[in-house]
Amino acid sequence: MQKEAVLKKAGLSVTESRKTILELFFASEGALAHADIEKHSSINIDRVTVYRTLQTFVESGIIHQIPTTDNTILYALCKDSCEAGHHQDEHVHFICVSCNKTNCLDDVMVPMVKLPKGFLPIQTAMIVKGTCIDCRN
Amino acid sequence: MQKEAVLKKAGLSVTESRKTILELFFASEGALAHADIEKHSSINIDRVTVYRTLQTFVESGIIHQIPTTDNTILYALCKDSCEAGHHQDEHVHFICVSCNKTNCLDDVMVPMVKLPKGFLPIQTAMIVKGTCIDCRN
DNA sequence: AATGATTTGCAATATTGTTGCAATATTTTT
DNA sequence: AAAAATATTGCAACAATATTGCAAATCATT
Repeated sequence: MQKEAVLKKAGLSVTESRKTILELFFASEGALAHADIEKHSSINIDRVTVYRTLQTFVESGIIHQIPTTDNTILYALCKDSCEAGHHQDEHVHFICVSCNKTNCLDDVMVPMVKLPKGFLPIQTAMIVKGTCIDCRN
Repeated sequence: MQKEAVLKKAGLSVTESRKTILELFFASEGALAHADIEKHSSINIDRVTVYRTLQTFVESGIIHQIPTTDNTILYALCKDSCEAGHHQDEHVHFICVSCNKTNCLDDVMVPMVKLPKGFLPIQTAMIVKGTCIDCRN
């Protein structure tokens, strides 16, 4: 089973909660917020477990975080190529202002920028807001 | 007085709270979080007022928001060229992992990226984490 | 100075995030 | 396959953060 393989590969115990949450990510088109998961009708997992599962998944490189300006963090599945721990979000994230879904544009890499003297970059994030392909009428 | 001019230009009433908070932004090197303002020893403004002031400032184009992955939003002064409302963050933000200050790199523009067919960009944000010039060596 | 409009602070409430710990489930060892 | 060791879960309590209504205070306009 796909989910179990992902968990095992990450060195995590295979539990019901983790399989359920991972399933949600597989089934979801865009990124998910903590609230999306917690409020999802089909699951009945304690809030605390959701917090801890998301944190574990981030640390294991299964999902990554996407910063937003509305006091929530979004989470999305990582590509296989992602390495746990020292993870770099090198692809662009697109948030649709119409349907509100967040897409990982896996094929669009974050471009390098030339920083002023003395600034050393470690990680770069790029978030584009606009209208996604499904919402262009 | 500088502060009053900014407020008047934005069409806002000139109040003590607003002047104080604006002063903090002028005095601060980096961006500020709500908590930074609320906990600042020298001010004594109700939490609710801080929330409402920040929101008002964002809507008036006096400050802009910077998304982060730690469940806080940072706020920083806008350049004069910023227009209220339909505001575009077109400069890069730099968050130092050492001193934790956030700098607006006003001279570093967010580069254009080529999006997949059907995706229409409206606004783009770019956040670089790394070591700032004050924290090198 | 008086009026009207806006802003502030308080109180109450809602939402979101964290911690310790006992019970449960999973993995490993025998 | 059962026992021991390890890891995860859920509850409860708590802490921190955010929102709303409303009366009092402040600000802008006359």
